[in-house]
Amino acid sequence: MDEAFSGYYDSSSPDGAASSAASKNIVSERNRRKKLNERLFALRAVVPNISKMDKASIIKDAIDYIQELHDQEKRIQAEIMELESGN
Amino acid sequence: MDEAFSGYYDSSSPDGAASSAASKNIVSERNRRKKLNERLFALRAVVPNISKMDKASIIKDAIDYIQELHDQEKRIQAEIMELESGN
DNA sequence: CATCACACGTGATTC
DNA sequence: TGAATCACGTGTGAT
Repeated sequence: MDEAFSGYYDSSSPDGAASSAASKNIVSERNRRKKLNERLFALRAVVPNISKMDKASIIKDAIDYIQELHDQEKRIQAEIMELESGN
Repeated sequence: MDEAFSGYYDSSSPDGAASSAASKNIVSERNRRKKLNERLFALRAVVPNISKMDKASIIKDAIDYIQELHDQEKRIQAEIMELESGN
């Protein structure tokens, strides 16, 4: 990385083809972002108590929620055990 | 919003104070991103079967997992009901 | 060679 | 006024 000097030229079709290689990337990138946002949105949908709308918080709430679920599952499992075996 | 014209000027001390308003933002942004990534990382940590490492997939897997947990909880709840009331 | 996924800096917007 | 959050286009490394 970081070549001292590189006499690069972009190449890309020398003649016409003004459509530039770049704008391809732009679109892809836009898509990636959209997808990511949708996912984030979906995540927000399955998590009950969202505190704030910002991305970081959404993920955080999701994490908390998962851990909560884990906890509950454990508790419930224990309860079953008791009911089953105990009597 | 969207004023036709706003003759705004960044101003910031006309004379010295070259410290540019911008570089403040750069740092903030860097932080935001870092935080977000850490969150994403943490999310990856609590979700068991990650298919791919890319951000979108991570979130997706998390969503799937949550739904799975929901399902299980329901099933287990039902089981308890049965054990309890049944007799 | 192209394609994907990423981090970056930047301008806009909002509180 | 300043801080925080976002979406964007771009350059880059990996596949």
